Amino acid sequence: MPAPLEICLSDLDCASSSDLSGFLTDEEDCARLQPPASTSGPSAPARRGAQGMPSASDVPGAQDEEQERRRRRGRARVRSEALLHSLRRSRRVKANDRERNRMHNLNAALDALRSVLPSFPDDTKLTKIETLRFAYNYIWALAETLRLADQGLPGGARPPSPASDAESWGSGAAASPCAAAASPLSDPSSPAASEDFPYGPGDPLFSFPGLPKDLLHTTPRFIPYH
DNA sequence: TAGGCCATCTGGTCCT
DNA sequence: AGGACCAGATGGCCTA
Repeated sequence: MPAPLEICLSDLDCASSSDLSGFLTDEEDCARLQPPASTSGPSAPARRGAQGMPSASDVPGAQDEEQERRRRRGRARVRSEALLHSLRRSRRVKANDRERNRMHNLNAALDALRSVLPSFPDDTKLTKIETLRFAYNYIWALAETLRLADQGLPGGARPPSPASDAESWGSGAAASPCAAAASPLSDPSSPAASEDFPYGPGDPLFSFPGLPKDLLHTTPRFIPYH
């Protein structure tokens, strides 16, 4: 999705310091440089010339030099401000670019995570937060499965496989992937479910394929909503 | 139309 | 100084 600002931002970005001369000689900028009441400029000496030789009393050279100095200072100020603005602009644009890239990488990592999680029949794409919660719960389930297998309890031999078990996962959780993702994790001391978090171990959403039934009676920890 | 989700921009802060 | 990270703001898109 192209950002509306992108065009003008990249235009500004193109205004490198080397381009500033054109930027600064813009008629508007030059106009701003002129003192409001001033009639100075290239035509001023010509007019004086038409009036004849200046007298010593009106110090014409000094006034002109002062005006010229002021003009130069004004131009220099505008030039440095524009340079500063351009530098800031170009750094901002670069930073935006990096940030965009960073978020794309983050999204790619999330996609990779989604790809190893059991998916649902309707190909519902988990949201970011769902993906993270689901992954958390999934890891918990796998770990519990291994733990029970180590204890020689029945049903602990086959951890759920993301690809092959997608259907059976879906059968329990398709109604609400979000709910499944939001389901509880292990903290033996914590309550199975809270008012905020209704998905307890007895909930069908909590039944992982291959997960020992014993696990359904453990007391999981919930990932809190914020 | 309201609410959720998302992408992007932005300025601040911390780190190298 | 420049890059990474973060959180807030904003606007677009989609769905109930």
